[in-house]
Amino acid sequence: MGRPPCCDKVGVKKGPWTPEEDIILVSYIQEHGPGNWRSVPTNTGLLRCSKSCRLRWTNYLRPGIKRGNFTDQEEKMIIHLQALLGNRWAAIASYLPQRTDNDIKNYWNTYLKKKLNKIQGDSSDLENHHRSMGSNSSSFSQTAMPKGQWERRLQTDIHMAKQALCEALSLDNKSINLPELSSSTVSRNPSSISTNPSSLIHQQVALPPTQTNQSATTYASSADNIARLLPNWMKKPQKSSQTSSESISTTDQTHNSFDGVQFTSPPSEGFDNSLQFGFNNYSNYSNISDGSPSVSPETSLFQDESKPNTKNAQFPPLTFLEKWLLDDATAQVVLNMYFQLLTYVLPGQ
DNA sequence: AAATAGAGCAACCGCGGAAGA
DNA sequence: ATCTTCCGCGGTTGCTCTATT
Repeated sequence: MGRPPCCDKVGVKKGPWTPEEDIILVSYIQEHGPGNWRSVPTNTGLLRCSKSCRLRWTNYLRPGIKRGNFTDQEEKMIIHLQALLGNRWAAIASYLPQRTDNDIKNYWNTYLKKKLNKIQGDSSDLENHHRSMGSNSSSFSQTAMPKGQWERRLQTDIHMAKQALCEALSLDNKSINLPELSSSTVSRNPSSISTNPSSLIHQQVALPPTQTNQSATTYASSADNIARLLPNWMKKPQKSSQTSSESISTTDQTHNSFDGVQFTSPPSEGFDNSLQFGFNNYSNYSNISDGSPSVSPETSLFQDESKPNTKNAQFPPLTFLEKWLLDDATAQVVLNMYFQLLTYVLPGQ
């Protein structure tokens, strides 16, 4: 009956992770893949709770995490999405594939919330702020607006989103066959969107973060530190793939590999730069490559964990759409609509 | 130079839904 | 059908670093 206990609390270590623990954890996940967290402490000998292992992996050790300052675009998206989704950081993080929910949450709590409160103080109330940002369909308007009016507004938003998207994609409306969208579903349950928008983006593996404002004496985390500590992990550097001037700038560039999983510059194939959603810190991004056309188990492992295969998808010109969507005059709902529509437009999604 | 306050961030805690037995 | 555990999420804490006095 039931499953075995998660982890006995006796002898469970707490507090900051050490580089040695990180190495053990990453090595194990490399071999077995993420998941089945319950077995991780047992199999690795780590004196950590399974939850702690999972948290460590998802927030810091997992490939593809971007660290460092948030860009204006990211900040804008967070503000919009927070207004739309509330404090559902995991959902918000799904729109910012390189950011963890914890990072976004911290950023919001330590910076953005204060910033908005300050703005709010300047104006009479937060609604005025949102109106000043052109967010006519914000949650504030939503609550103030009568239900019928709000839903009609949504219908209009949906229609506008469809039109704009079709124009952007140069597609005929008839060929898209968009299913009817329930405005009530969209407006009241934005998380019901089945397709994670981050899945639209090819798997990117961020370089291990560099210590930004942290003291060098602090072991903040990351594979970067692991890489420094564990030269045995490192295979031959991949230089040939560094074709872009935007190649990795860190001094550890030639050491960015995990036992066959090498961190290189972003691929050009099937990856439109515009898909970065305006993340301009491009040099911090890289892609997993095993140096061969095929996908290594390790590579597929990380890909599978992160995003489904989208190689065959024909991506729309997101730069245009992004600007349109992130325009302050554009309702946040339309942003949501856009991602939802993409799930119908893009093949294989 | 020392003390204090504030900011930033990593990690823990508790809860709820999902799923296995 | 029920119990138990796993997993993921959001809120919160507490440590470290930096800036200010």
